Amino acid sequence: MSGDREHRESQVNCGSKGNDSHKHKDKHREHKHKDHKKDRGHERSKHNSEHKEHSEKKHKDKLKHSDGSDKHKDKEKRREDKVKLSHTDKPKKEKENGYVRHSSPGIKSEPEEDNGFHPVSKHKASKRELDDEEFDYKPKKVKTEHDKKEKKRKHEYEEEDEEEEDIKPKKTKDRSAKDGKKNKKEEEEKWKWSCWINWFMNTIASLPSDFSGILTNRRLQARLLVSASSILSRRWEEERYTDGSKWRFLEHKGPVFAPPYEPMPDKVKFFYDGKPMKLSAPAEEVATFFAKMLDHEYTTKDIFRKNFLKDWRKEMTPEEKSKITDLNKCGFSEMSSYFKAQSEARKQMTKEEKQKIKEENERILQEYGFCIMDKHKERIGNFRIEPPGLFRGRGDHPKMGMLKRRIRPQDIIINCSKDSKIPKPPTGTKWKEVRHDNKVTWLASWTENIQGSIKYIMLNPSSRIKGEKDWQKYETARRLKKCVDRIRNQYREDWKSKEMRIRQRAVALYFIDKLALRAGNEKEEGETADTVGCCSLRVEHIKLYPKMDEQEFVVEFDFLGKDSIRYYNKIPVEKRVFKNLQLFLENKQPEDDLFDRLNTSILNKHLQELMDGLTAKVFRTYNASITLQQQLKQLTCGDDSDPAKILSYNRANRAVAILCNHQRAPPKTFEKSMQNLQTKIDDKQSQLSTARKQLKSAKSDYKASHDEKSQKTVELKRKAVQRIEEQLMKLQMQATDREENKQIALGTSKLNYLDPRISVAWSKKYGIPIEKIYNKTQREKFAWAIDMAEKDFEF
DNA sequence: TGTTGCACTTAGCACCGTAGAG
DNA sequence: CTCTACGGTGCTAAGTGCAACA
Repeated sequence: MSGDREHRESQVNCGSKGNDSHKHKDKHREHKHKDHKKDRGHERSKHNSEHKEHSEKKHKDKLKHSDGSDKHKDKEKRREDKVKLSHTDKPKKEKENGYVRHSSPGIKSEPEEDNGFHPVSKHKASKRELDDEEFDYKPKKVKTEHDKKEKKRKHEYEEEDEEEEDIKPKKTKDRSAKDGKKNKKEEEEKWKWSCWINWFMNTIASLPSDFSGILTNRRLQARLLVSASSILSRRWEEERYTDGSKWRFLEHKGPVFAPPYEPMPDKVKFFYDGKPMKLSAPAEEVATFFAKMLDHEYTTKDIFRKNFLKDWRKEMTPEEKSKITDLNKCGFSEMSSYFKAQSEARKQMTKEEKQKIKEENERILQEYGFCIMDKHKERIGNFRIEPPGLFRGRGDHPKMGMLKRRIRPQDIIINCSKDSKIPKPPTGTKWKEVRHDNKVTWLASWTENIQGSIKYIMLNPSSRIKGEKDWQKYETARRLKKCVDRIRNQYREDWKSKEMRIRQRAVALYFIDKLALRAGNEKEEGETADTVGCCSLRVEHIKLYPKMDEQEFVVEFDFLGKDSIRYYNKIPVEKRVFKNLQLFLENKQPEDDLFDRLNTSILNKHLQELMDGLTAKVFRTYNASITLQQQLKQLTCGDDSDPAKILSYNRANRAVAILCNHQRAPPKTFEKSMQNLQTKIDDKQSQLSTARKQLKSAKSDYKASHDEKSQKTVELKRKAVQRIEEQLMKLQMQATDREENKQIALGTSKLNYLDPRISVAWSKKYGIPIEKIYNKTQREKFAWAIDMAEKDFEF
């Protein structure tokens, strides 16, 4: 299994990308925006551009094949892919660290104007070319917003308080947990309360036995609870620190290390050049990493093999090193089959054995999987250190196959509070460092050897610290909603600017807004796969078509984005954008940057001026969430059955996933499972017709006899028909849903881009149990929203 | 003004347990 | 009761963005 999925269309072939040349941002310095010569496309359209942008769209469209028509001559890099998604336009955005502002509940403000589609103004295109001069050039307003000054980001935390403030310390009792309704503030409090009560109970339970003995008296417990709660609740209220600190108290047990290497049994041999050879333990361990991946396709890739051999040799003894020089002569097959047998054996284990393992895991989880942060027991996200192995980058990664070394205690930095119990390193070892930095949220970190980046152990998404951040993120996106029109107007103005850098910035922002592209930070060449985002797009990634089919000014995007997922899309843009793009392309080579006067920091600096806390990412969040909200409004019909409503929800979700280009490899078993489902549907259909017949005959029996028994039969049959109808419909819904979902991944947008309050409100409004749209993990992550949002919540 | 380091979010995939079909 | 498809989960790579530094 394995193997194939990676070749999903997205992959590029290793092409050369190498050309280092880029970076000549400066060289093109001279472009005067004025002369727009170029019009490569012939006809200087005299027509008014009517942009029909978004025309098609509809959550339907999605995938199609790429035709691959003209390729660039440039680097041979060609992607083989075949499939791609063509999105419709629709913007989306994302956000992220936002600082919260008021979370005022309602805020409806704009009705819905923005579904992301910009008005596509009807500006008549008037003149040809960049008619810039026509419009008066305004210095752009930039500064305008008042908001900017009022809130400095430092106050981020204080600001959130607005919401909290009304939460008065409230009455102790947990009573709040019950009686419902209360406004959101109270709801939120309830959430906190349950949290801390939890913590309290846990603490009591963990007290030394002599102490907890005293506490067995329930009355005493209750009293303690009350008085402690009044103290602590105040503290909880203060928890929004204003000095940038993230916590006051942090205690944990440190990470769990990967199990030590267990040498192969002697009977399992490694062969070199056909002859058995005993390897030293370190060399053998690395060999097993390779053996385990043998049937994965990247063990056949040259770079992978080359990197592997190089790193492997570093682990060898001098003798081994001198002997083993050619990977092709290495025989890993015995090792490989040994591992296969082992995993088979694991599957064959008895229930009891499996149960035992499960219990052991649970024990470790209980011991190491939680920490105490500011009086709350919180789940840790990844408390296990990554085991050693071979690095598998995504896409065409230059470092694939390198050895990811084993992490030892002396590589780990522990972070916790001074007054906590410091975690103990395994016997005989020491931590690299123990620090007490409450300006960060991580509990432990280490430096990874492939890219030299730092890895962290942090809390689970259900934790307060992640939840609040998430909430802030959506609040920032909601603030953007309030000023997005102004921002859009501004960047449209900027398309006419006299300065190249302003124009580039404006066009890039337009893409980010309309197409939900990622920002596109610069990456170090040769260190990672060659992928791009908006600001790092190169000339070779877009093609301009003055006219295509019925549409004018079409831009075709074809590039690899994050995780080497291909982004392919053809969209009509406004004439002015088109002309600007032509201008940006002048005198450039395919591997030159499209936006040579722009990078993410310039762009974000600009965005920051437009709205406090605004960055490129916020657009993705904003557009994703607003799209969901609109689609839900549009697709959900109150009279539908529950499965139909859920299908609508999934469709709305899907529209967002398409917007954000969240793809997945079609499940390997897709065709088959689809077929199975179809068989079921057919069966169900015939069942239904049988049931109907039976009902009919029961009815006529009843008519004839009018006895009680036959009446009952009629009822029974009627129910049966109804039940089967429902089942059938459910199956059909399922089939549709699955088909539409073939290569779209809904999870990412659901988890990261869609304000959960929209979903919660929807589920309340239509009486769909929240469990139908969020599984347990998701409900935990979104607990804040589930408590907070009512059915009238508006993003 | 560009570069680097750091912290934190976002991403797809592999694996595994289990519910439901047979 | 066994098999298998599916969803959930864990894992960890790959982004973003800020700030310190050069």
